[in-house]
Amino acid sequence: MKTELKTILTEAIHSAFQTGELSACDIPDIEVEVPRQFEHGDFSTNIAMVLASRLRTKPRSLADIIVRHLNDPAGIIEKTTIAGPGFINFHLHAHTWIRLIQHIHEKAGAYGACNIGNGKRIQIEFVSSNPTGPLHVGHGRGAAVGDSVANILSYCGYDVQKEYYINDSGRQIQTLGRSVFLRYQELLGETVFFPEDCYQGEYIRDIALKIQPEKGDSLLDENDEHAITFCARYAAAIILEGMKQDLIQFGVTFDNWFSEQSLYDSGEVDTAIDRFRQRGIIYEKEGALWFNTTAHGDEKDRVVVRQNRQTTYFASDIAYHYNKFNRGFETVIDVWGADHHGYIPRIAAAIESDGHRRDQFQVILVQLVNLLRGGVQVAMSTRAGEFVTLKDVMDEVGTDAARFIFLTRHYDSPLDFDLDLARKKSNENPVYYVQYVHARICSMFRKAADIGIQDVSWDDGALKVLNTPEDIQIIRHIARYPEIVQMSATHLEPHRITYFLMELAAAFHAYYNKQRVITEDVVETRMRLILMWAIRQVIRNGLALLGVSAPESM
RNA sequence: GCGCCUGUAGCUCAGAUGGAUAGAGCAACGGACUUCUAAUCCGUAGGUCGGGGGUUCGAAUCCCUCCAGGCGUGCCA
Repeated sequence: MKTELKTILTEAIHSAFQTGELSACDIPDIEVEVPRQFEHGDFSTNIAMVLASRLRTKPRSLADIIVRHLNDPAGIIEKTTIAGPGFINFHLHAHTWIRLIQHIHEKAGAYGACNIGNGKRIQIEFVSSNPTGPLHVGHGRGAAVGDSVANILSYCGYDVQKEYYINDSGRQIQTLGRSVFLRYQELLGETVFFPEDCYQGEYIRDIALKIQPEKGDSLLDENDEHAITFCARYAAAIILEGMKQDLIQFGVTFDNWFSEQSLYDSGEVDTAIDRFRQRGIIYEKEGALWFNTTAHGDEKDRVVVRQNRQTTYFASDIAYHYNKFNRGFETVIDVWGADHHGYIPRIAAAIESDGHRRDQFQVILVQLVNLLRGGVQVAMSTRAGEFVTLKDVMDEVGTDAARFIFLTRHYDSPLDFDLDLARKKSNENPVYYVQYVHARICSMFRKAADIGIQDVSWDDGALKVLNTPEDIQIIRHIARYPEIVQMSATHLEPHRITYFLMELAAAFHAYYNKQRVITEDVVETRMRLILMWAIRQVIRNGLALLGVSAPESM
C-alpha cells in the first residue's frame, strides 16, 4: 500500500516538474507513514515539508501543487487532504483495505515474508554456553532471541545458518575436569579439599557417579593429569548432550555445532597467528604476542599468546571468526551476554584486519534476566551452583510461555521474568492473550462447520460486508504486519513482532466483543469468516517467527 | 578515570529509525457474561519523556553537557 502511494507521489512530482509548477530537483526518499491520529487518514507523507526546505517555498502551497497532480488510476484513494504544517493525508477507500484480505488469503503462510535478504548468506551464532554446567535462564533468553532472529531473517530472504560454538578447550574445561575428578575421589572415600574456584553444583557429583560404574576406581591409579583430562572430556560430553536436549525441548535446533578444540587440532589457530604476524598485526612484546587492535579503535592491544606460551581465548576467537568468513558468510552475527560488550572492539578489529567491513559483523548484546517468584528476585549464583536452569523454567511454565516472555522486551533491556505470571492462565499472561486469539478463531470455524459453512476462501462478496469501521480498523492493523517483520529483520529485533501480536490480539478481542461473526445470515457469516481466517493466519505467522505454538483450542 | 548501555504514567515497558494532541500492560476506581471460549471487553484517572543547552518548519528520537543506575575496562574465561 505504501509503495503504491510512493509511486503515485513520485509521478505527481514529476508531472509538476513538467508543467513547471515545481522547479526540478532531486526527489528525496519519500516517506509514507501511518499517522497516529485516526482523523489524519490512513497514510500521510511529509514530502511537501522536505521539498519545501530544498525549494525554499511554503510547504502547504507545495503540498497543494502535488495534490493537484496526483493520478490514481487504480482508484485506491478516497480523498486527499492537506493538514498541519504541510502533511498530505490520504484516506483510502474501504475496498482498498478489504482487498488486502484477498491478498492474505493468497499468501497465507507467506504473508509478511519478503526478499530483502536476496539470498545473502548470514550466520548467527548464539547460546554458545561453555559445557561446564547446565543452561540457565540467561542462556534461554539468548536462545529465544537468536532463534527468533534466525527465523525472521530467513523469512526475509536471507540464507541463514544457526551455529553453536562449543568452548571445549582451555582452562574452564580443565577446571570442570578437576571438579569432577575431585568428586569422584570423594565418592571413593578419599578426603579431598574442594576449592572454591571449582564448580560447586550438584550436577558435578552426578557426573562423577556415572564415571564410577564405568571406570571403577581405576582413575585413581592414573596420573592426575590423565584422569582430569578424562573427566573433563567425559563431563563435557554429558553436559553438552544435556544442553542439546534442553534446547530441543525449547524448540531450538542448530545447523552446526562448532568445536573450539577443532580450531587447535586443525592448526587454524596457529595459522591465523602466523598470518597476522607476517603482516605485523601480531607482534611480540615482553615475551607475549599481541594483536594490534588499537589500529581499529580498541582501547589497548590485546594478548594472543601469553608469556607461558598458552593462547588466550582471543586467539581462538580470531581463528573462529576467520573460519566463519571463510565459509562464505557475508554477515556474521554473534549473540552475547551484555557483560561481554567490552569484547566487541577486539573481535571487530580482528575481522577488519582480515579485510572485512565492520558492518559485516554484528553483535546482539542480550541483557540479563531477573527471575521473580512471588514478586521477589530469585537468588542466583553460578559460582555457588545455585541457579535456576532453563529446564526448570520450561518444566514449570511451559516452553511457549518461556519463549514468548523472553521476547517481550528489547534485548537491550533487562528482563524481569515473573514465574507466577508466566504460569498464570489469564489475560495478564501475554502468551495466552495472543494464543487465545488463535484458539477462539479456530473455535468459530468449528462452530461454522456445524452449521454447514466449510468454504471460507476469498469471495468478492466480502467487499460489501467487511466495510464497517470495526472491520476496516482491524484490517488496517494486519496490513502493517509485513512492515513490522521487515523492521525486526533489519534491526534484528524480534520483540517488535511480539508487541505487534499483543496489539493485534487486543484489536481482535475488542472486535470479537463488538461484532458478531456467526449469525443466521449465512452469507454475511461466511464473509466475516474470511476476515477471521486472515487474522488467524497473521497470528499464526507471527507466532511461528517467535517459535511459539498456535493452539487450536485452549 | 575511560568506554558501552539504560533513564518515558505509581510499577514493568513500547514508541514506526525526526512528524501532528507521547502509547500499552499491571496496579486503582466504575461497568459488561440467557451470547461465536469472560483465558474477554468498555470506561475513568494517571506525564517537566532524568536536568540544561543546541541543530530545524518540527526532537522522547540527532549533537553537546551535567546527574543517576547497570556493565565493562586481565598475559581471566
